[in-house]
Amino acid sequence: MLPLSPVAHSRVTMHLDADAFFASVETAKNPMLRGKPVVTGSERGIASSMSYEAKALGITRATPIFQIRRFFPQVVVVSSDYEAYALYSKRMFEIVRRYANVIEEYSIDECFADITGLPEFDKVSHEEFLKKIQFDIQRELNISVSLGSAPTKVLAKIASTWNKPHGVAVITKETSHEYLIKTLIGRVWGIGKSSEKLLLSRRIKTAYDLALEDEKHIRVFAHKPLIDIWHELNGRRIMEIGQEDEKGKPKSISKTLTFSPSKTEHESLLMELSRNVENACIKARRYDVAPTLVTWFLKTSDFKFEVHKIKFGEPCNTPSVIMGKIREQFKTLKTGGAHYRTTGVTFSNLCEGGSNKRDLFGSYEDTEAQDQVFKSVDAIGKKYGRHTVRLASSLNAVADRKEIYEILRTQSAFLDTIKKTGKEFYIPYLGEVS
DNA sequence: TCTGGGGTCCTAGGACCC
DNA sequence: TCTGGGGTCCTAGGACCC
Repeated sequence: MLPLSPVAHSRVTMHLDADAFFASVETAKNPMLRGKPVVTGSERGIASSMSYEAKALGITRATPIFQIRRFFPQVVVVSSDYEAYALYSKRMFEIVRRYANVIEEYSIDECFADITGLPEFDKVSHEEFLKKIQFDIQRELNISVSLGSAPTKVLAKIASTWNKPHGVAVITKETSHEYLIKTLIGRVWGIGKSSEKLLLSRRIKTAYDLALEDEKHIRVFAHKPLIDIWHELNGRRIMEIGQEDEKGKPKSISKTLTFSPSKTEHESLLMELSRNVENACIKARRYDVAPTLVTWFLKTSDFKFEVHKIKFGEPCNTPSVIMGKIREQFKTLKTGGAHYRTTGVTFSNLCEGGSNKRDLFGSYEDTEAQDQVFKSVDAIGKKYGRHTVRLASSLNAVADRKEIYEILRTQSAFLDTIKKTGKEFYIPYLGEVS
């Protein structure tokens, strides 16, 4: 006799999306802002996030801050506070984890979770289950979120957007067509400009039109990502919930910065690059990874890229070593006085923990001492704020130089180690340490 | 739209090998 | 020297996302 299987639940995916997240956190931090139009991003000069009150005024992402100030003096404009956003994000996901154990933190304000069987376990409907999570987050964090559940990720995305803000929607295989008919093809997660154009040219205007396509036909014109979406719209799960398997280690790390006015002098461009390299290294050390491939680029004021690559035989996340190579390559650059607006650097082929391994001939001689120095730099950064100590080569690219003499006076061991590595750091009041 | 910053995944095509 | 066929690996670049 065949064993009776327990009730086979078809799997259910939940998607949570915070409403106007950055602006919401600002309001949660400062309840005086409740009910007021709030915009974040003043430090960038364009709006990053707007409260719903601000959206109602017609303010959209990337609206210049000076315009907002001029036309809407009642709007509260604040600068971004990423540390607070990260903290609220963490707490928000902790609340979700009370209800689900398989969760993917998709971005700072969004997550997916597998909630198969969970609502029944709690003896509530899916909708009530989502509302409970929403309620907890609202009560404990004063943050409004929208949630949706569905058989697949793509459908769950549609569900969470459905009644935004503070919405809840449950899509099942039986009801999905009602949602798909009303979803324009360009609004589907994963369909960008170019796929939208392709689909519209074939008279596929809604998610429903796409879902109805015949498999043989779709394979004629669609690439894999689009075919995956087609399956998901039909309730067939293709995209798994990412299980934070690698402990969230990044696959690449990049740091870029645009400045105005544009620059022509090599030294000052090198300082910008040095700053990028240094910041990328800080991040690499935080995740305990190191790249074997470093790509750096300059972007001219007419948006032309000049891209260069450096390959390391051994993973390397020592800023001075990387900058040394960049300087070498920089010399061969024929820039002819071009104006540059952006520099950037990307670390890729990241290796686990593999920083500063000596190669066979010990070519990174001072790695032992360097390791020590960076450990101290990170420790000081943790205690007194990032970027308290900088590479001397990034000096002029640093806007605010903190006065840390007092701090360092007590860190004489740190200074001793720095001395072993040569002229690498700039410390206010002491000047370059060599 | 005169264009910020940080990521991931997929594909085509070249290099190289048998 | 030209020919055939097949496989793997790497790279550049596109597309998309928040």
